[in-house]
Amino acid sequence: MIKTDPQEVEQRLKQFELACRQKGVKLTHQRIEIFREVAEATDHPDTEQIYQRLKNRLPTLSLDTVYRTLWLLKDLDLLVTLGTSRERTRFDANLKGHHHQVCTKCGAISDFYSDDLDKVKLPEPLGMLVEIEATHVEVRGICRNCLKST
Amino acid sequence: MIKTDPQEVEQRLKQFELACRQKGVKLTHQRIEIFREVAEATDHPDTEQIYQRLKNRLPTLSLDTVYRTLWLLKDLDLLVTLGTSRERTRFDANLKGHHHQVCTKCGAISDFYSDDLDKVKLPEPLGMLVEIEATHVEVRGICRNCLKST
DNA sequence: TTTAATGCAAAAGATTTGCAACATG
DNA sequence: CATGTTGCAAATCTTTTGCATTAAA
Repeated sequence: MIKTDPQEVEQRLKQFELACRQKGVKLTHQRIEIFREVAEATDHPDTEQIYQRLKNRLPTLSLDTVYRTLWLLKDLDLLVTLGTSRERTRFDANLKGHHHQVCTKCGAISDFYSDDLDKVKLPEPLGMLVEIEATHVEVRGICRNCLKST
Repeated sequence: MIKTDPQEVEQRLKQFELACRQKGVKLTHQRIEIFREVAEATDHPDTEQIYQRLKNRLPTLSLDTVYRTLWLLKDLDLLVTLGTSRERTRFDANLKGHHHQVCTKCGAISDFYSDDLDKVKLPEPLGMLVEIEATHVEVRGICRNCLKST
């Protein structure tokens, strides 16, 4: 399992602690560990997976705390969610503008960056939207592993 | 509620009936009505909404048939799903390559098209993916209605 | 010490399944 | 007619909630 670069994780944790203090949200042991787990992950885990990965370290942790914490962190803009249709919601602590590549076979999701994409102008009369917050591209396809195993 | 252009709906229905016959899937009254409902909708409804909209026309319809049918149609590539994180899965019968604009306040989703976007080259070493199937852009922002009501 | 957060267990919600009755090809 | 599909009810799975206990500021 590939993990986020440790320096990057530390940075994210710093930002997280700062944000919590600023907003008067208590820095509990559980919150720190849950955030760290998401920050270290590169595979965009869902609630259950995060819970499973933490159980060794925090044996008394309960699943509902993981749920509550993840959505709290999302509300604080410290995490981003990916809706993946039939699957459960998945979480990402990467706050730099980025895009996703998704394997339609195995469901793996990985981040990527593209200056070219970021530079594209949207058609002016977009329609419904007035204030644009973010543009996110999802590229779907088959990943190396899944192609091999067919 | 804005509906899909009737001609377009008819086209989609034709294609749907053809596909069902080709794949040996029976064309039941329920399946036709469920597909029509999605084909007419422009708001990307979820299972429950589709069920509610059909109840008048089909009083004995059951929710589980709607579930079963929608996922069947998706497996037959006659519908596309949108995963929208905390919400339920939503369905779209628009099979032309298109993109989505999402209001982060009210959750409204509407289709849009962009030649410019479709022309952008992805960075060559995308990473994980080998065979690319589709590229989909999601633009998030605030819609006209929600901006007014703040 | 005050207030918010956790863990537990129970509740609520959403989705799926087994099976007899029914409709389609 | 044979087979696949539906509706119902029950089962399952996921997520949320109430509340007493515990921990953070």
